[in-house]
Amino acid sequence: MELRDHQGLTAEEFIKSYDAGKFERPSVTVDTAIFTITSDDEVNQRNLSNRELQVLLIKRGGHPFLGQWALPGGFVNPAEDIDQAAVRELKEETNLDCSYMEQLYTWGEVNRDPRTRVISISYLALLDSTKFDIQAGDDAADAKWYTVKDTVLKKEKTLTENGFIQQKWVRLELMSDEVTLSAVIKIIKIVKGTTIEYRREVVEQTGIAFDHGRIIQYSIERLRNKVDYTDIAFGLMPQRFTLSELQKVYEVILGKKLYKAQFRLKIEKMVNGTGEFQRGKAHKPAELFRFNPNWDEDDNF
Amino acid sequence: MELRDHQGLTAEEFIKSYDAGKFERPSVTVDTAIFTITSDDEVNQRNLSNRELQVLLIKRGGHPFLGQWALPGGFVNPAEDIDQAAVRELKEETNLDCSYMEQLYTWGEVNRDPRTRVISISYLALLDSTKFDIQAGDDAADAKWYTVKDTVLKKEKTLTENGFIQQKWVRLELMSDEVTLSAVIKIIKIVKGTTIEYRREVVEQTGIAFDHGRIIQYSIERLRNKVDYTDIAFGLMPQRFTLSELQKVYEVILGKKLYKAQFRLKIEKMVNGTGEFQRGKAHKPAELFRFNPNWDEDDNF
DNA sequence: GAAATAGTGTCTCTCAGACAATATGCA
DNA sequence: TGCATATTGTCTGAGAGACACTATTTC
Repeated sequence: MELRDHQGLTAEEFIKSYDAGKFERPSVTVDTAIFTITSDDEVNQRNLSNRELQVLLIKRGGHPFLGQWALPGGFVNPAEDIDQAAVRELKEETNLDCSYMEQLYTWGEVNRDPRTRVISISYLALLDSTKFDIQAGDDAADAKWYTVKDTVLKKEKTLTENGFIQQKWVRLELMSDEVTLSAVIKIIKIVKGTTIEYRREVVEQTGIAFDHGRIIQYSIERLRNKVDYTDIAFGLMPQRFTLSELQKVYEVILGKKLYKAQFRLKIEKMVNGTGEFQRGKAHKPAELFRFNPNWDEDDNF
Repeated sequence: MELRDHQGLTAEEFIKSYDAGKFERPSVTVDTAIFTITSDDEVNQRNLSNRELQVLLIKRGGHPFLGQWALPGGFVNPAEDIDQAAVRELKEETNLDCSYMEQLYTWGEVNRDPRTRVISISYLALLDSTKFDIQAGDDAADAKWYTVKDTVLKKEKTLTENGFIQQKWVRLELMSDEVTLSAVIKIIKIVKGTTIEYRREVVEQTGIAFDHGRIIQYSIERLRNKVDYTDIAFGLMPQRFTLSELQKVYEVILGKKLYKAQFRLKIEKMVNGTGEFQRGKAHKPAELFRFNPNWDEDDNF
């Protein structure tokens, strides 16, 4: 271990003399799109409760984007891992402990933040739908759940010399009891020879801060992709639930109706019956299930 | 647009007075795992050529990890997007233009770099197997292709109160004509209630710098996952190729044999025949195909 | 003709899509 | 009794897994 570099320094000497300030460094934030599903139970005795996918936003109390709505998040501290930073910011701003969290994507265009160069590491988080009480913290003037709706506005495919360009415009609508925020995101896929490239741009945005519209849109896409072949949806469920409730959650995420028989076969091995039954509803009582902690998505591990 | 914050500043005034230096910031690097597949054609007239998956590494010319091998990469400049930074570093260090590139994951543990706090945004890149001539650049003492082999050493599953912990040890071996580097990566999956968490740790590592062993291992996993349902494999193919060559590439990535008939059905719509045929081989000549640029993986767009 | 790979045919089994039939609690 | 949902059954077709057969080139 006595290797010396071209200046004759050993590794230890080098580290001691290393000046971290010699390069200009970007700021780094973590931003978390945390989702839950509304459960307006006990509202209706007869019908199945309506459910919606919701994302949590924080009203900005300072510049830039003062008064607009942003994902909970903030700057990474020097002494904490980035995953820890995401958990801490969420706790500070909303007092929530999520039931699932994964890193989503890192956004690093030069001008995505008007203050200075900011690279944002985004996270996708889920919350058990029975635990969604929020308390806005110090950093945030206000926190609120927004119902999410996304619609594909237009698709376009242009052939080029040795490939094609596909563009897709998606409208994202975020609705609370007070306001509706919206954004249009353009997703671009460029295929040139064997080179493939994806890009995601905010075309217009009202009421949403920074480039958080595209981060939310990308989160939804990830959620939708993963719900099929992982157990990610259980991050949105309470401890005990009926199969119809579970199916409804899948339907809300995927944005389409599923066939009951087929759905039950598919998730059969992921749940365990409890032997207990739902009561007080004006129809045949459904058995309560819980997540089967022994379920193994073989492929993924 | 005359909103004022609690200090009475407008957005414009705020931006002007913003001091980016008031928070301590981490360094940010981009690191790229670029893969290709060897093509030792014309070596054997009779048999199919042997193919291997290779990753490009750079020998470190300075501390830390002097003399060890690292992924090409470096610090992000203040005036460039992170994607651009990845392309630039690859060009500077190896003079390669890759045929596919996607962001992989961002690694942000506090002590992953002995110099200072460094967050690394990693990329997965692929290179057409006929264009893999490298020229080591200024920043790098040496660049070399390493044949990749990974083996699962052990799997363990421990039940806990309300879930389980799965651990998997993977040995990564990187072989060149001169040396063999190796690493053991521990992949941990923690399921607790509905909370799921993945972690990836370097258990031991010889000849590989930083935590690049786990980055390479994760890249391979991503490549393996995507090869099934995307056109990612074509990033490793030359313009024209036979279906057997393509199948061999799939087999090398997946690490298992595939059935010919079934493989051909699967990729039928992704390729176009050229009408031309391979010549000079001691067997029935194979038609040359090219990637069908109109192929559309419907789901992904 | 032998070696070696190219290219096609077919049988089975599983699983998703689609629809139908029966069961049960409460107003 | 009728509404609304729970739960189970079955038909069909697409596709993956597995194996086998024929074709064509060079040595």
